[in-house]
This record gives sequence, structure tokens and C-alpha cells, in this order.
Amino acid sequence: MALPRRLPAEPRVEQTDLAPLDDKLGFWLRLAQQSGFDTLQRGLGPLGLTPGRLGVLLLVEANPDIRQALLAEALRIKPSNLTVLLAALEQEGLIRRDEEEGNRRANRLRLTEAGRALLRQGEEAEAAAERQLAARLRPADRAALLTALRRIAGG
Amino acid sequence: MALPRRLPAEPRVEQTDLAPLDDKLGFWLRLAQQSGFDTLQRGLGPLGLTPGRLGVLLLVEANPDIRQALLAEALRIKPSNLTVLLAALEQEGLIRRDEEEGNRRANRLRLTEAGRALLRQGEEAEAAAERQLAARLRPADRAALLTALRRIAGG
DNA sequence: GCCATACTATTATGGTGCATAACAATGGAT
DNA sequence: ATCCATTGTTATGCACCATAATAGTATGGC
Repeated sequence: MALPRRLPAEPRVEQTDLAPLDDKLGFWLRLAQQSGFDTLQRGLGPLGLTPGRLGVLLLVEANPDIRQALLAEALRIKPSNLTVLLAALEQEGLIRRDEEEGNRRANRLRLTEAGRALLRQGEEAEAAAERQLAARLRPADRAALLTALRRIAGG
Repeated sequence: MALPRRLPAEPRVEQTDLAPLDDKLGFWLRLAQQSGFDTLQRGLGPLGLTPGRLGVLLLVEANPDIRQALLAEALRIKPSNLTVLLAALEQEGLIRRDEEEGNRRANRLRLTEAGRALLRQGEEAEAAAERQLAARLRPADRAALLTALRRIAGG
């Protein structure tokens, strides 16, 4: 009975052993996040938005007169970084920062009309990006993914 | 029969409406990635490693004599950024870059003994971080998460 | 009223990872 | 010899993250 012989050495295609990485959560979290970020960026860029800026607009609309410290906490960014974001958004006429009455420390944030208009465009682009991202997942998988991400994020 | 009366207005706790963000893949990908990165960083930092540097060591060990371009592709980073990483690792005596014989363009990468030793420590720290990250997930959920992340990453 | 303390926001600075473009050197093809 | 592709390097910029130092403003204890 003819035993299967060892095949002749094939022309060596440079092959990379990816095994050390492909079961690492950290690695795939990085790649998935980057893919998400890029997809979002592509849609938002033409509008002059970034994921971070869109987050601000979304939460300011949902929470009119929110203070900066609270907004930073909700976005999970540092207040010092939010300051810079807001300064630019205000400069561009997308948000307003009004001193809280009776407390000249705190700023109350609101969208301007231009901010609301841009936000609507941003939401559309964001929804398209989101659809694109989840295109390869069944709805149930997407839900499970969100749950898992929330847990890992420590929400 | 006493109807339940409207409760007196409670002392207003500042509450934030997070609804606009909490079903957004992009947002939770960012937070989860950051959590993963921080967890890894905490473990690797004391060793003088970062997630990126560990990735290099892992793949160089698994693929001795790999060229930089191929390694960059496997790690999904740009060759230009890999150059900087490698220069530092070589400086610290963790890897060697040898010209390919008969092709003075290409560099062949190998771990030094010190590199292998450090990698072993890094792997331990990485495994601990990985356990910590997945602590709140059932094994099946972790597997499903990896699958979903790979799809989103476009693997 | 006064003072120590906490809160709010800002500024400055540095570190990631990522991307692009310009360049230099080398090797191969014709 | 010339053109082109490969390989790696350098320089630069962006988005995001983190820390520390500071200024101005309330608040509570006394």
C-alpha cells in the first residue's frame, strides 16, 4: 500500500506565523477600534468633525446646559482635553459656553443653530459608518459584542 | 382610597443622559480598547515594554529572520513606524538587525538572548492582563468577542 | 467676617499610535 | 545604462490621552 509520500518542497512563499497574536484580546481590540475610528473618520472628516467632536455635540444636545466637568465624565475624557475641544467648537460657532448664573466658575453648554445643523449631518454619517462596521455581524452578534465591550470597558 | 400623591421634587442630582452614546459601537470600541491598553500597559510598563514592543518581540520570535516589511504587515503598522520601534529595541540589545545576504536592502530580524528573556516575562504579564480583561466574560463570550472583533477589523 | 478647603476650568507639556510624503539605497529587468 | 520596484529611513502632523500647575470662584467652619 502506497504511503503518502512527503510532497516536494514547494516554492517558498514568505509566510508569517501570526499565531502569537491571533488569540490576544488586546491585539484585536486595537485593530477593531482602529477600523471603527477610520470608518467614522472617513465619514466625519468632510464635515470638519472627528469622533471626539461628534461625541461632544451628541451629548450637549441631549443634555442642554450641562457643565464641562460632567460632560467630560460622560465622554470619559479629561476635563483639560475637553477644554481644548470646546474652545475650537465655540470658535467655529457650533456651541455656546455661558457662565452659570450664581456660579461664575461653571460653564453651561448649549448647541447653536449651526451646531444642531452640523450634528444632524454628523449623525447621518455616523449611522452610515455604524452600519458599515456591523455589516458582517448578525444583529444578535452586534448586541453581544456591545455587551462584551461594555464589560471590558468597565461600564 | 388614598391615591399615591406626586412625590415632592427630590433634591436634584445632576444626571446625564448617555443614551446618544451607549449603543454606538465606535464609542465602546474606543473605551474597551483603552481599557485593554491600560491593563496591558500596567503589566508591561515595569518591564520597559509596551503593547507594541511586545507584539514585535512575539512575532520576531515566531518568525526568525523575518524582514521588516513583512513584520509591519503582520502587526498592521506602517513600516515607517516600525523602523522607530526596532531602532529602540536594537539599541537596548533586545533584537538584532542583520542585512540579508545578497540583498543589502532587507533586514533580517532576530531576538537576542536578552530579548528572549524579556519576552518570557512580557508573555507572563500579558497573560495576566488578558485574564483580567476577560474576567467578566464567560469563555464562550470571549470567543464570540474575538470573532466579532476580527470581523470588524476586517481580518 | 475670615480662612481653609473644594470645585471648575484653563494652560502647558509630554507621550501614544497612526498616517503621509520625501528620500536614499539597492536590486532586477530590459 | 536606464528605468522601475523594493526596502528602509526620516520628518512631520493629527487625534487622543495623561499629568501638573494655576486662577478664579464658591462653601462651610469658626
